[in-house]
Parts: sequence; structure tokens; C-alpha cells
Amino acid sequence: MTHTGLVGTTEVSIQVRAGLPLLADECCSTLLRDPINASQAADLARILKALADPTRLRLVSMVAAHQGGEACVCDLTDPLGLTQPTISHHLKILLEAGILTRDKRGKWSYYALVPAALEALASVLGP
Amino acid sequence: MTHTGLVGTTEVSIQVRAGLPLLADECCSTLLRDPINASQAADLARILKALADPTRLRLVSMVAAHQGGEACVCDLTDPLGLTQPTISHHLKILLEAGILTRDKRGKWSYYALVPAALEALASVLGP
DNA sequence: CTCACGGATAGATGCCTGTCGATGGAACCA
DNA sequence: TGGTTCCATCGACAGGCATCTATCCGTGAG
Repeated sequence: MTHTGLVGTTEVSIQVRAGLPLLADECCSTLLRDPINASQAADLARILKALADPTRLRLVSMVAAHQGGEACVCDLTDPLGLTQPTISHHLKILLEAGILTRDKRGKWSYYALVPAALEALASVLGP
Repeated sequence: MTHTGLVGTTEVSIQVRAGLPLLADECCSTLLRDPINASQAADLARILKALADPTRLRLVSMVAAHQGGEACVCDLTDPLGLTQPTISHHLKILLEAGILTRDKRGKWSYYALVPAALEALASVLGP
């Protein structure tokens, strides 16, 4: 469903609040090299919590794989078998976590993936 | 307290925007390549949910950074300011998620990181 | 203007979860 | 043997969360 894309106002996604302790230096991740402090743990947990839900994982996956790399709510409601308010609710959580962006064009809201978000997360966890 | 220098207000400059994400079809993770199904989403969410807690993130971090790569409950209780049952509770969750292992020796239970667990998680998320 | 449609929000509800104190069991020591 | 230490489990409680229905807002077409 690609509804003629005209000019849209891309709202800069709500920022990743206090930022993430990203950018591992070399091999080892930030998580495993040294004990992280409470603040870093809270920030990381905030992002992980946004992803730690089956519905939201499928939303991220569906948005990323959707044609054009973006999808509107109406594209996502039916495949998941949930109501529109529930989908909007989950998308908002992913938006506020900095994982998705929202672009309102006409009557539709197009959600797209923020590639750097998951990459940063992976770099914190991985080797 | 060991200061790593990258603490604090590390701003995540997400400005990739919808510039030119052309030809992103190459490596790409399982999550982003195709829409995952409900079963895959549930499995992934289970692991993520185990990590999506500040206390458990700090536990993983502390265990990994502890001398010998393992730590007992008594090593972890005081630094976190939580009671022993609470720490045991969190460790059990990490254990059942396959993120930590437990080795009972004498009176102590030694918990250690499962390296492959986080690596696998990172590979699913990142490129 | 009026109306239909896509989407966001509000309020309600039932389940899940993080935390605690209390208890019980296993291992070690004297 | 008795006492002490380390840890797991239990029961309880407050707060959080996923989901729904009902409603409201903005956009575009008549």
C-alpha cells in the first residue's frame, strides 16, 4: 500500500534521551569489558525493553522488510491480528526508543527503521 | 569505581534519515531481512526480556568483568544494594534465558557468562 | 461545509514482574 | 553434634504493561 508520497514532514524522532553508552572501542563490548553503572544500565534497559516484546519485534521486522523501508499503521494491523490502537501504542514505544521514525504524509503515518539504532545495540552486546 | 571515560552524555547522533538507503540488500540480520513469524518473535523476545532490566544488565556486566569470569551471589549483592533473594531471582532469570551458567561449588554458586548467547543476540540485531 | 477515513489518545482491566521478609536446605567449622 | 554461612524458594504486595473499547483529531474528497 504505497499511497502516493508527496512532500512529508519528517519529524525527527524523539531523541534517545540520555544517549546510549555506545561505541565499543575495539573487540569487547562496553557491557562486558567493565561493570556498567546504574545510569548506563537504565539507558540500555530502556532500549532493550522497547524491543523485548514479540509484537514490537515483528513490527520492526515488518517495517524494515516493507516496500520502501517504511509502512503505515494500516499495513501492520491486519497481519498481527491486533487492533489499531494497540499497534499505534507499540509503534509509539518504538518511536520514543529511537528505533523507528515517523513521517506523516497526508492521512497516513509512515514508520521507518533507524538503522543506527539496532547497530548500536548490537555493538554494545556483541564482541 | 573505574572510570572508562565514555560515560555521561554520549549523544547518539542519528542523522542517517531517509537520505539514500539504496542497495542495503546484503549482509543484514535475520530480523531485518524478512518479516519474522510469531514463534521467532516469541523466542527473541524471551531473551531480550531477560536482559531488559537495569539490575540484570549490571549483573551480566559484573559477572563478566569479575575475576575469573565468574562470581557468586555474595559478590553481587552488596554493590547493587538489593537483597539476596532479589539477586538470586534475577540470576535465575538470566540462567533460564541461557545468558549465564551456574556452577555450585561448596557453599557457593558461581555464575558465569555464556559468551555465545550475547554474540548470537548481537548477530540477530546487527549487520 | 460536511463527511469518511487513518491514526492518536483516554480510560479500564487483567496479567506480569520486581522487590521484600521469612523460611528451608546444604555445606563447612568447632 | 550444634552452629554458622551461603543460597534457593515461597508468599505477598505494589507497580508496570499489553490489550481492548470508546472517543477525539487531522486530512482529503464531495
